[in-house]
Amino acid sequence: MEKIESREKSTAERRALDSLVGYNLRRASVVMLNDFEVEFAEVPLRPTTFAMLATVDENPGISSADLGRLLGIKSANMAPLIAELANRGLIERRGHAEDKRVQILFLTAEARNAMPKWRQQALRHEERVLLDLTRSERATLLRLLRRVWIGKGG
Amino acid sequence: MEKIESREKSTAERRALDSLVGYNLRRASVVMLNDFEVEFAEVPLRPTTFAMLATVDENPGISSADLGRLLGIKSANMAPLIAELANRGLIERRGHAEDKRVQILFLTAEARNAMPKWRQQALRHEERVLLDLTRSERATLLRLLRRVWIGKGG
DNA sequence: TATTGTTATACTCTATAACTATA
DNA sequence: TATAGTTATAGAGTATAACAATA
Repeated sequence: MEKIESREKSTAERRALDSLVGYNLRRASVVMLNDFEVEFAEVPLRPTTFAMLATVDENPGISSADLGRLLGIKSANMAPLIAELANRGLIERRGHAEDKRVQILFLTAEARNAMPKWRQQALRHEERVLLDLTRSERATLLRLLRRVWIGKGG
Repeated sequence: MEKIESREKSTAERRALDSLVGYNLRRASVVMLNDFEVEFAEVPLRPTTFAMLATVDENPGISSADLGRLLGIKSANMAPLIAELANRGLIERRGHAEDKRVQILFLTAEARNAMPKWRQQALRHEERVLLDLTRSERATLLRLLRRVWIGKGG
């Protein structure tokens, strides 16, 4: 079937949404999420669980609460995520020596060994999506994005 | 209680995630979504429904299928959204003159009258979140974001 | 055969509320 | 009183599968 009329006018008539940062952020975010899934198709890691593992890897012994604060995840939502990664043998929970409320987190040997490969996959995924942007443009984009969210308790 | 050790090292040790565009996109997007909710607290519009109304306003007579394609929403997900806006008296569905499968969309008088105010609210919301960015920086951010998602079928 | 629009369904992310154990 | 962690629950966005009507 032929395109109907409204389709042809789209470019000229979408100005309002096009100039909204929030709308374009969401669209760009969806593209990144979709490609992340492609890259990690055989590895059962989502962006959130990858971010958790990477952060625990870089902060061994971090508490669940601090991990949640760093990543902007509420503690009620952290619990099942932590449990999932623990059940899958990727992170280990231990009690804090001084504060009995706190559980501190470590990667298992298996996860620690796999992290370099997973990090490379994440970089390959970013490289693929951002192919059209120069290094300088990517740095600019990163800097501006960080200024949007940093310090706003996302 | 005192901060535990891991918290203090965060700035130095979060390099990997900090340099991932996808992660920062998601964090920035969450900040925008949260502030959108604040701005539209008394108006029952979410980013998605606002985008739909704005697009129908600018493309009166657009079909559901084309609206979904423009906004990156699958037709299975469009159906309940369209139904919600129609039930609330904000959009009107009519049959297409030549193609009986197609339903074309229009804003009701009520929605058309309210759109200028809602658009202003959206701009006020963006202004508030992006206060720290200059006009030039906002334009750069918009341009780079569009280059991330345009043409990638988000 | 392909497209439009719909229903049903499932998963992820996010949110609030209520609870316990501890500080 | 406040914090850490958990459980239960709900809302929103996105996904696939299957379907009827039409092209």
